[in-house]
Amino acid sequence: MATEIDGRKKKILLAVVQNFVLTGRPVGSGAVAQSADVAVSAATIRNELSALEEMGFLRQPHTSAGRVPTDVAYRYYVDSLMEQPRPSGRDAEAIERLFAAQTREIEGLFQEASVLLSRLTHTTAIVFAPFSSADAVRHIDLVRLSDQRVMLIIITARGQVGRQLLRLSRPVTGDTLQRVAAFTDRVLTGLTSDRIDAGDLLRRGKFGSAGSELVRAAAEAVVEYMGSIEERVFIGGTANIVDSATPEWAQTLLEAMEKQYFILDLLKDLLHERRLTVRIGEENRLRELQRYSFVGTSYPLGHGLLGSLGVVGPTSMDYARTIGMVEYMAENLGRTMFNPKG
Amino acid sequence: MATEIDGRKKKILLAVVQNFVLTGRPVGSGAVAQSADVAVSAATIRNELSALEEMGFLRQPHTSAGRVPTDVAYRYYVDSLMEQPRPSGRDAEAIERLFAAQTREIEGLFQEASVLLSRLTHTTAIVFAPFSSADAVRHIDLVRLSDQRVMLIIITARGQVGRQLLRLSRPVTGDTLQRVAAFTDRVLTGLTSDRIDAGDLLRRGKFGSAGSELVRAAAEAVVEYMGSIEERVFIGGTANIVDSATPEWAQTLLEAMEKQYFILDLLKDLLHERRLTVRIGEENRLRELQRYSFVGTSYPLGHGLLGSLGVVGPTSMDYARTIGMVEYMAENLGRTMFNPKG
DNA sequence: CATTAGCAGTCGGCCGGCCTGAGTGCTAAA
DNA sequence: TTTAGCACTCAGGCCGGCCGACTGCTAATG
Repeated sequence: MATEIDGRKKKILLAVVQNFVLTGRPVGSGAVAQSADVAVSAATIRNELSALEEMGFLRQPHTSAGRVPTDVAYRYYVDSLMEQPRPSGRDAEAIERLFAAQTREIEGLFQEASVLLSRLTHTTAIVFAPFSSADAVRHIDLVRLSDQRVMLIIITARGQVGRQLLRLSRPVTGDTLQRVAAFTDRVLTGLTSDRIDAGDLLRRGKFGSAGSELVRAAAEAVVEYMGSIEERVFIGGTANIVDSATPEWAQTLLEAMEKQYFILDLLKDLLHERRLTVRIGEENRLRELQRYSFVGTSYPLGHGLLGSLGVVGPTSMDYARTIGMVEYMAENLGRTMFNPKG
Repeated sequence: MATEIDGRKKKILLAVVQNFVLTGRPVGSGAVAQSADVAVSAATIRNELSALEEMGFLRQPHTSAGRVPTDVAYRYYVDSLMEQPRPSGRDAEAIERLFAAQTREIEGLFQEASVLLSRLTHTTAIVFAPFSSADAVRHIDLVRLSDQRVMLIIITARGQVGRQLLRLSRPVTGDTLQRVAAFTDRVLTGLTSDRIDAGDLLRRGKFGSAGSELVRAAAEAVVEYMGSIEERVFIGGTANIVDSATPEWAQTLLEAMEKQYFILDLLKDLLHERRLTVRIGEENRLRELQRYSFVGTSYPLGHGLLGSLGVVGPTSMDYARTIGMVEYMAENLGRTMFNPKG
């Protein structure tokens, strides 16, 4: 029993993986004999397949069926077998076109990036943009919604924007609102959240009882916002989940995708290192993902921050193509949001 | 052949609809005899069922099966048969809890509203918030991303916030950026988009070539943003699509849900009138929706604007419960975003 | 001694027939 | 007009047989 994986086994394994990715059906010795560039008979290939099965690379759905690659085989394929192409001309062009405009609305750009990536790879794409608000206040604004409702708008030094709804226990006049807005903007601008103190603010400005309540509420909302990390997630191509698995798995995954913690757990590892990550089947920590594969990487957002993006698809996806696409998208997105060289 | 729908037929039709909504399987004369409060035998009910079928309210999947309600039956049920309950204690409470907090991040509130609504109704919920930016500028800010990339932040008088990415053909210094930011903020504040003119701006402020380019780009981006309507859509419970239909329909609907125009077409009618709308099966204009039903209404956003929200579910949904839920959610959301009485 | 042809064996998928049970429509009596 | 009774229909589950794809084993081969 061969325990080393020699050249011929490599070729055969490669053929099995490629064939299965293409057709989705178990591949038999005959098919391998045709497609692999090894000049041996089907019988010999059967022996090799049998050996590869014993080594854990292949699996038979049932006795008289062909072979299906295991997670281990995909892992080996990704690490040692595949050649990774740059995205083809059309695909690269589609991505570049997305980033070509001179002026661009930010949310829309991220959303379209996720949709495009999903379409190009026939998977579900996730673009994750964490914006740390732990930063200095740059501008504060208050907008009146009704007598007792006020919207607070915060802009941070790095350009994050937050909107909080404030509810007051008594009505506040437009005049008071304006004075409080001007006051908080003047006093809080330049401060980081640890240096904001509602009590201190109330001592420095004099307002009526309604005004004071507003000052306090505003200060608290600012501190709350600055202490949080705004995490925007853009998901595209959820429909692709449905035909990559049985309805039950699809439903489980769809449900999970709506959960913040799930996306976080999926993408947070990537935020620490700028490196492509492939997690195949059971390599995924998240149970809902263990029937799928994940391909992701990170991209620079500026201010030393990293965002991350990736796709979720069937374990039998075309890894080479998908990886190329994910990397190219990350490159372009990073270059658009942040370009150290200008 | 009876062509009028008399009292007994009403009771029987009601029983069929309720039974089918509950079990999902065709209901036969026996089941109706048990559940409807009519004291007649199954044989009589068979005659009535047959009549109701001829009138277009019922359908037989095959000869020896029970009856299934048609879209017409659901329509009649919604219009004349059902009694609409207020949401039950627990459900009402769950909704109220969502709106209880004194301070609330706005995007998060909408997102959670859609998720909660979908969970309570076992459907897919959509919350649509159109924010018209056709308004006056309240504040302009410029944030430097890199030498040639700048983020423009606009706040409008109504509290809308837009972020646009500007790409410049030559580097701009931090100093110039600050001067341009202060200048545009001062000059543009209070203006509506029709009164903003890049050429005029350039005449009123003197900047180097890079600065001038920035002024022009900023002015154009402001005009562009103010001319657009920012439409935020929050979708919750997409997973519920999967088990309410076959995989193919589910996939089609999921795909459609990601399209902006689809959501728009679905919800824009509601923006003109404050009224509950129910569209059953083929009553829907959108082809992708003709196997589903839609229940939606609008809610006030303040400043005379209306938003809308609704759910998409199987035609055999529990209309009474769903309608109650949608209305209660709209009521609460409207009261939170905008309360004329304070 | 690796390779190969040949062959028997396995097993999923498909087709047709059979049976069951739920539910119908019709008819004749109340 | 209502009802009991009865013959009829048909989807769905079950069984058995056939087909075809593919395997593992064995014996022959260069």
